[in-house]
Amino acid sequence: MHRETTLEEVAERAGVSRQTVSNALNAPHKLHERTLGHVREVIAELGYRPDARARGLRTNTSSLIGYCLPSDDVAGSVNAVMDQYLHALSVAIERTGRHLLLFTRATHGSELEVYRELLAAHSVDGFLLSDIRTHDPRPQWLAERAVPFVSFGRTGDEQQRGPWVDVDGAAGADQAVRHLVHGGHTRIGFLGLPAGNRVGDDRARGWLRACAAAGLGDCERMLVHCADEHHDNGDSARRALALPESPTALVAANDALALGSYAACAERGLRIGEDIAVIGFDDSPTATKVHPALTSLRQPVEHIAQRLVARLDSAEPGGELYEPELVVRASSAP
Amino acid sequence: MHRETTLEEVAERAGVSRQTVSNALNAPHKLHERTLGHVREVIAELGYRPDARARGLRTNTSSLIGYCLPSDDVAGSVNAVMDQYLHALSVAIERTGRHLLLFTRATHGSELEVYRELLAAHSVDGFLLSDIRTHDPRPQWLAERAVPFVSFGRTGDEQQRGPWVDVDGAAGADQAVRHLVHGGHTRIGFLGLPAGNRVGDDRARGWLRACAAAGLGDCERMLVHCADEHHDNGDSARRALALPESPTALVAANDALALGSYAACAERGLRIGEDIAVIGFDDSPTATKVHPALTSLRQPVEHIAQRLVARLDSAEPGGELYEPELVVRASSAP
DNA sequence: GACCTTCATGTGAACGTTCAAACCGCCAAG
DNA sequence: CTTGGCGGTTTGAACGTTCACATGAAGGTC
Repeated sequence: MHRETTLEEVAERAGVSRQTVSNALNAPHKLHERTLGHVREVIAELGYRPDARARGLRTNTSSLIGYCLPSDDVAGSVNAVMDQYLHALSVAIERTGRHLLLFTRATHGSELEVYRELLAAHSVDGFLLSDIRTHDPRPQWLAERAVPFVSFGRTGDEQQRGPWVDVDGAAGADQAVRHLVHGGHTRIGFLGLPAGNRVGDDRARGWLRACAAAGLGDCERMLVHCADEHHDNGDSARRALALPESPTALVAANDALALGSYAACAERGLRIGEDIAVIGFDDSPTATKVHPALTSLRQPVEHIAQRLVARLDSAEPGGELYEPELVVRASSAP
Repeated sequence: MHRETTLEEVAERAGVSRQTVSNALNAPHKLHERTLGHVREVIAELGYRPDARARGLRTNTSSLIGYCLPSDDVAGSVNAVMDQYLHALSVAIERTGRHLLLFTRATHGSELEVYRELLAAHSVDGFLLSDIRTHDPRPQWLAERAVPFVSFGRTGDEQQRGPWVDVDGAAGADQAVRHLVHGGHTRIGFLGLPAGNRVGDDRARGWLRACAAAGLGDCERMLVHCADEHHDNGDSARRALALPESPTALVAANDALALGSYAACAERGLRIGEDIAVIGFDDSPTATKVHPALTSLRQPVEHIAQRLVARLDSAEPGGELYEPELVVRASSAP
């Protein structure tokens, strides 16, 4: 790795002082137009970029935002579209001249210890929290230390600390139910995540609310919680289909559970999109690949990423909630 | 963001000099056991961590490795299992005391410009390249500048610059074919990526080789290239099934194409796992969720991540090739 | 006892940048 | 002719660390 150009060298070459070059970069209005133009030329000519470490040391910043990758076994609202989400996030952060620094959950010790270490080392300026759990301690902990951060998701606490952005899962499920009711369905089941999961509970709430609003009677019996989200493979759908008042439509808390119902339906000889309707959640890439294509609720991933970054910088507490969009495909046909 | 502890403060508190504390961290053998123990106590007590920027400035490092996120529309061998891969990579890098810095492809200008800027700013120590394309210019460019890097994938060039690790796609497809031949199949089609795609071509090559080795005659006619990987939705499978010598088994260049064949088969009244066998590639999370579950080739993601980091640091050119593992499920039953 | 060696610790400088303050020339006001 | 102010530029110091070297004590050899 060979030596790189420094600010001093640029200054010498341009026949000005260090500080003038520094100002050309950070406070161009302070320079005479003539000088500015000349300095910029030299900068371009030498391909100069200020050393991020030196600048960070002096200004006490790092231009890095920490992002904790979810372990494979954790399931949040983003997992299915993680790559899209991460890409959108990275683009949004780069627009502000910063980058994402990835890290993972510690395998031992406190979850917060990693956050502490990154802050103590000044490796990051702040954090972007995802996969927020019920009563997640991180927002509180960070807010107490006045660390800039923003949460994607809600803790469910009355007064959530710090800014947040979330997808209105209830509104999404509500949309799905209304679509089904419009299609003539009256027995609509719900495949939920294990109780206590904020995302799952939120979506279930919307389903229940919409069913009640549509006057579908006692729907609560049609709620099935999966035992293990990752190894369900249709088990919850099987239980739902075996209910006394067999549902003619299923809304699932995510696409994986919805796909599970494909197997369960096949076993009972039910044709999806004809004998029974299925609607998923998250609009994962597979939704279009399966047969019949899966109707699902698409999260406005890019917009959320933009809003997250905006709120990270504004730092005002409080949140924003965005509705997912129902993407109708063949699986919800009848 | 409040003031953090500095090395100087630790030194004062421990009653030693700066350098002694520095040595306690970087060269513990230089200290008397008694002193070392004491200094470490104070460090733990104050929760001290050396400032990453100051250290980096002095040692001319950043402890950051750049990783370019693939745009959603690019399809490499990892896309389907991107989250697993990224997590494994991050864990492996963290074991060496570094972190991943994410960035994205520039929307304008040269692809390499972003790499240049990150290097000029000393934002990263090196790069981890993924989604290597045929004749990808990056290995060459980085090697010329003596920048540490490692590639996940091959450029296909005779003498690929720098270290690399890859999955032996040909061997994987070979395994799939042998499995099918063992099951009695003689007409085995291949759903390929657009010609020119290294990953796709590699996998197709293995399929062809294995068919020839099994004496299945003129197989080449049973190769179908999809036009657009992301919007294929069964088109290539439809073409394959419409071939004069209709295949009794399909091997796909990735799981998405394999899933497409589910729709195509259903349209023809073919039951997968009974009338026709299907094998995918990458073992994406959906493989277990669809019905029937998809037989697929699993990449040794974690091992690859470990080897990538190891070769990044050893910097010896040349490569390592790992075989994927055939995970047999219901779709390849007959 | 003079000298060299070894080991443990301390001191000044440097990495490349930005901050705070000083400087300089110029013009307007008194 | 002095004074004050202002836009534009330069200078010294500082951010927190590690490097290279200096120092000093203890021990061994002649």
